[in-house]
Amino acid sequence: MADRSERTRGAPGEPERRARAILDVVRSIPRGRVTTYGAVAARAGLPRQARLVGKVLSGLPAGSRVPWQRVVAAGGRIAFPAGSDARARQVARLLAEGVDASRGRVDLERHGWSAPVAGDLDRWLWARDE
DNA sequence: AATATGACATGCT
DNA sequence: AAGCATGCCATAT
Repeated sequence: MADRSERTRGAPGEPERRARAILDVVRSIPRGRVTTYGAVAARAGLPRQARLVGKVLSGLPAGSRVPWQRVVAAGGRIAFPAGSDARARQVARLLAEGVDASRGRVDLERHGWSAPVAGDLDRWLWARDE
């Protein structure tokens, strides 16, 4: 059967449910760590919907407590265009929690979440949320 | 219903 | 390393 048609779409309240699932995941990213749009989507039970993650985050009200800065594009790349205000904000917020994104990308080997690398396991286990 | 648009991902040049 | 092309998928027009 078409796994595509199996997706619950059009159901009343679905968009919101998805947004909530996505935000839940983002909120669960520990301080000082980052993950990718695709990974957030997958973890929210919405594989291949990386773009939706961006959409949802773009709708966050200013001053939201959701740690959107911890979500980056594939490879640790900062999704915002170089020189943009949004980019500067994200970099600053990441720096504030000890993540260097000054070169436009974050080292996922070092700060990646949900991808504990051998050797970094200690740091992974000791990571504190908030 | 068809087309355009994204805070994306991947592969190839 | 840097672009460009193509795939993906929900939303907005």
